[in-house]
Amino acid sequence: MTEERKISMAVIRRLPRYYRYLGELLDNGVTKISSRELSEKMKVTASQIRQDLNNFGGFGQQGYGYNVEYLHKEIAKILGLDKTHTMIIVGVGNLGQALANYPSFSKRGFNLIGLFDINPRLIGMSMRGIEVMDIDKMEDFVKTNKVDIAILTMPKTRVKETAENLAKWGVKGLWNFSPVDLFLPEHVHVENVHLSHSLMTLAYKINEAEELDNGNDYKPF
Amino acid sequence: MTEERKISMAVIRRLPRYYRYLGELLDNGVTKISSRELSEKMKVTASQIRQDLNNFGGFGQQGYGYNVEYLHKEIAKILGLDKTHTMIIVGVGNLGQALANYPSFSKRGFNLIGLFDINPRLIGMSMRGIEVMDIDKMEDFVKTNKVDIAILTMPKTRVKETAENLAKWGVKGLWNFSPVDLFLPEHVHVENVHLSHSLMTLAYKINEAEELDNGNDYKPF
DNA sequence: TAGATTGTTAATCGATTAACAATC
DNA sequence: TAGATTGTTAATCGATTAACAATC
Repeated sequence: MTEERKISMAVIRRLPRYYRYLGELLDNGVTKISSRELSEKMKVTASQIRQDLNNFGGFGQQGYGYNVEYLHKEIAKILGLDKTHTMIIVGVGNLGQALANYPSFSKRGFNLIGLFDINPRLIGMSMRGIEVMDIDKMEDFVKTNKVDIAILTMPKTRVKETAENLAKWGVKGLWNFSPVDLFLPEHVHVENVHLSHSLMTLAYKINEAEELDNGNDYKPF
Repeated sequence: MTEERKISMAVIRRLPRYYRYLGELLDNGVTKISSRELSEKMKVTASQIRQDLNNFGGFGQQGYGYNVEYLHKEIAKILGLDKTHTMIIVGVGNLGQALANYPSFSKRGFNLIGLFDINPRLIGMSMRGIEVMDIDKMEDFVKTNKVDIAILTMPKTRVKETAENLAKWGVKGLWNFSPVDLFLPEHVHVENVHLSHSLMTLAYKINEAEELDNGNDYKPF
C-alpha cells in the first residue's frame, strides 16, 4: 500500500500559474530553466517552486535545472490536462455565452457538448455549433452522454436544486458562478467563482490603502 | 502612533462570505446569531469567525452573540462597501458585456461610468445607458473623471500596456480577467480572476478523485 | 444570580523558507 | 573534476483551533 500524501489546495492552485509560465517559455524557445530563474520572474521563492514540484516527483536534474517542455507536460498530467473533459453550460445568459465563446478551453481539452436554458427565446439558438436546449432535456442528455463538468451560470434561485440533480445524474465537477454555497456529496467536486467576493476584496484593498494614506487605522467606534 | 496590525488576505477573503450570509439572515428576519450557530451553517469553526472579526473590533456581546444587522453593516464598512466606487470596463466583448449587465454590482455601490473598446462595430453602442467609447478617449476620460476601478476584459496582448497606463492615470484598482500577471506600483491594487486557472483546479479535483478510486497514486515515471 | 457566549491568550497545526547534502 | 542546482530535511513563520477568563 502506497502512502497517502494529501496535497494541499494551496499547492494545486499555484500549478496553473507555473504551467502558464512554462508554456510562455516554451513558445519563446526556452529549453531549460532553474528554480531560481523561474522564481525571479514569477516573484515567488525558488524553495517554494521546488517544494511544490517535489510533491509529485523529481522533475529536475541536479546541476542543470528543469527541462521546460518536460516540466510543462508533467504539470499538465498532474492537473489532468492530458485528458479531455466534456462540459455543459447551464444558463446561457451573458456570462454563459461569454464562457461558451472562450476559445482557450477547447485548446486545453475542455470540450463543450451541451447548452441549456429555460428561456424560450434562447432555446433553439446555436452557439459555437451547439444548439441551446430546453433545460427539461438536461436529465436525458446528462444520463446518455458522459458529462464531466457542468458550468452553472444561471440565476441563483435555481442553482441549489440544479446542482443536486446534476450530482445525482453523475456529473463529477461543478463550476459554480453563483453566490451560493453548495454542499454536495464528496464525490462531486465544486469550484466556485464568486465574482462579487472578488470585487469586494478589491474594494477592501483600495479602501485600506486610502485609510493608511490618511494616517487612519480602522476604528470601529 | 497606532500599532500596525497587518491583516492577512486569508481573513479578508472570508469576509464577503460572512457578509453575504448575514445579508440572507437579515432578509429572513433573523436579528441575532452566535458564532457557533454561524459556524455550523457556514461549515467553519466558531473560533475562526470570532478571530476574524476581532481583527477589526469587538462586534459582539458576551452571553448574547452578534446583532445581525449591526455586524452586517460593520463588515460592509471594513470592506469599503459603505463608499461608492466608480468603474469602467475596458474591452466590451462577451465577458465585458456580461459584467456590464451584472445587476448586483450597482446595488453594492459599484457604479459603472464608462465602457471602452477598440472595435468600431461596438463603439457608439449603448449598454445599461452607457455608450461604448473608443479606447483612444480613455486617457481623457480617466483624467477628467475619478475612476476607482478598471475592469480589464480585453485580449491579453494589450493588457500589460493598458494596465500600466491606467495606473499612471490614477486608477486605483484593476480587476484583471486576463491570464497575465501584472506587476505594478504598489499603490495600484490588482485583483485577478483567472478563469482558466479555476477550471484547471477543478480538473485536478476530478482527476485526483478518479485516480484514488482506481487505487492509483500519481506516478511520475 | 446563573447561563451563555464573547474576546483573547495559548497550543497546535500546516505552509513557507532556509540550508545543505546528494548528484548531475 | 569543479560548479551548479536539485531534492529533501530542518527551522521558521503564520494561520487555525482550542481553551478559558471576562462579562453581559
